Amino acid sequence: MIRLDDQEDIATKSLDDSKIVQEILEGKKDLYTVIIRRYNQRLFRIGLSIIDDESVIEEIMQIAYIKAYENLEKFRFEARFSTWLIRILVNESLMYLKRREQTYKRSKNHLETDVLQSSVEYNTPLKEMLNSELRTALESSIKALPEKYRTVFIVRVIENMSVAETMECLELTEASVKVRLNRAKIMLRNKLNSYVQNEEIMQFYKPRCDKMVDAVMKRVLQIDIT
DNA sequence: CGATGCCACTTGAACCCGTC
DNA sequence: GACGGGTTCAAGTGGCATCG
Repeated sequence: MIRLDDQEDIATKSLDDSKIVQEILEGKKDLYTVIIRRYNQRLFRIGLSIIDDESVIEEIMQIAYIKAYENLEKFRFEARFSTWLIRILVNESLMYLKRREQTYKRSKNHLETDVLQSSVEYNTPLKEMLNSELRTALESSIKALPEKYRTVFIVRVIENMSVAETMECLELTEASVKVRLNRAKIMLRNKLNSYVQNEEIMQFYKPRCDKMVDAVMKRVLQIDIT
């Protein structure tokens, strides 16, 4: 299976985000596919740290990409584009959780629904890929972390973003990022100490990446931002 | 090669807030 | 009010890059 990291061609790999954004704003809409391919993996992992439903994350990723595209001219090139994009994804994810919670509260049969949902075993391509015991253990351990800690852990450790970027993306203070990360590590330490740097977890593989690119670009080509 | 500064991490203490 | 969990702050430590 081809890793996402291998999917960007050599011609665009050297282009930094702001350059790409600049060119998109000048009319080269097709270049947005580079952005999508570049950040699918990262957004997917971060989304997965907030929402436990892969199909929902894909929808939210699409919304985030489209929103980012629609507001591309508002991007000020002050922060990194990735930070800005992740911030949109996090906001959309949190809004989704809020909506879901409200729906859940309104539902008379919420208990039954909950039992039903919690008993559903995901049987996705991703799941099938995560066939080693260690990967499964790592993924489930991370998923078992409280959401606040899981998100910080994914962003800082798995995505290798700086404390400053993490603060910005998640709207936290520096101290909170540090404390949450430390606590997340404590929680994971016993089982997973030697595997926290594993890059293979929660892969957003090529077929899904292609699907995401197609879905977003279909919309993007209809939107005029120039 | 040691001094220095920066960044990140760790830890403890104090405080806040929600729950029982 | 007690308790637990979360947040904030401050101080100390370690790793690393840079400079003289």
